Amino acid sequence: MALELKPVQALALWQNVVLETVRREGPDLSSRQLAILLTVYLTPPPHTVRGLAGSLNVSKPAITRALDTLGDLDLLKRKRDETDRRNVLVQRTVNGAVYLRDFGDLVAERAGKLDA
Amino acid sequence: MALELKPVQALALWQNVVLETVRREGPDLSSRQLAILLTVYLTPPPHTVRGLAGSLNVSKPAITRALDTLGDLDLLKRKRDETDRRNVLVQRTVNGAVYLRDFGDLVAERAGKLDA
DNA sequence: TTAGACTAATTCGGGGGCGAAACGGATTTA
DNA sequence: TAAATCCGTTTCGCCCCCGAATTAGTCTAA
Repeated sequence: MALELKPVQALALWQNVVLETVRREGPDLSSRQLAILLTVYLTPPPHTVRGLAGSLNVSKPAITRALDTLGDLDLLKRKRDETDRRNVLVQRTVNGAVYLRDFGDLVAERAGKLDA
Repeated sequence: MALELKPVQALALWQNVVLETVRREGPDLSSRQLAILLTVYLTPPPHTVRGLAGSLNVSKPAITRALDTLGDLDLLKRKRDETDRRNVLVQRTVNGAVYLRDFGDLVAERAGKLDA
């Protein structure tokens, strides 16, 4: 089953969702923060700072800062890798899972209401 | 024709697109800036600062600053309303139309490649 | 055991966004 | 015409993010 989504529908969907998330008062994540969050939840572990920096094509300090923010929001957490204590493993939280589930529901709902 | 998009597909699509836009070196728009851009291009004019502030539920200075940035990027332009010179009309640019067309194409392309 | 390699975090100077409040110009109302 | 209202912009102090360079901790190989 291929998913048919025309460019004009794609833009309308994006506008619906972005507008809704901007209107709501909430975390207000940057693109990078959202990219990290989605990657950690949708890609098989382990996730390290270096690995995320590479796959997002940004510097390591940028990842560290994003993890600070996402950690404060309780959307993600750090765990020291005990087998190699140089590494930090980025892990999911209950709060983060809820956040993304709600976000997925929002997108799906808006997609269903698009003019087709 | 209803558009069927399950929450898990929605998240995968979002990750694909956000990851791609983060990786690319480019404008790097914030959520608000993107919301303004999409609203101006997808919603019938006129668009004023006050109107945008209301529909995005943010302050007027935030709109002014976003218009400064989007104007520097040549994605949007301002025009004084000659019938009521207090108003500023926000208008499209060729560059902005190209930017959004490419973005729509990207989303549509990634949607077509989703596991379904 | 020790030198080198590798990890994440921190420091640094700089840039930009944030909302509340104040501002100047344009328009409407009294 | 004068006062009040409306509009977008600017100012202000604050906070967050940026990448390059450095630091501290950990592991590995000679």
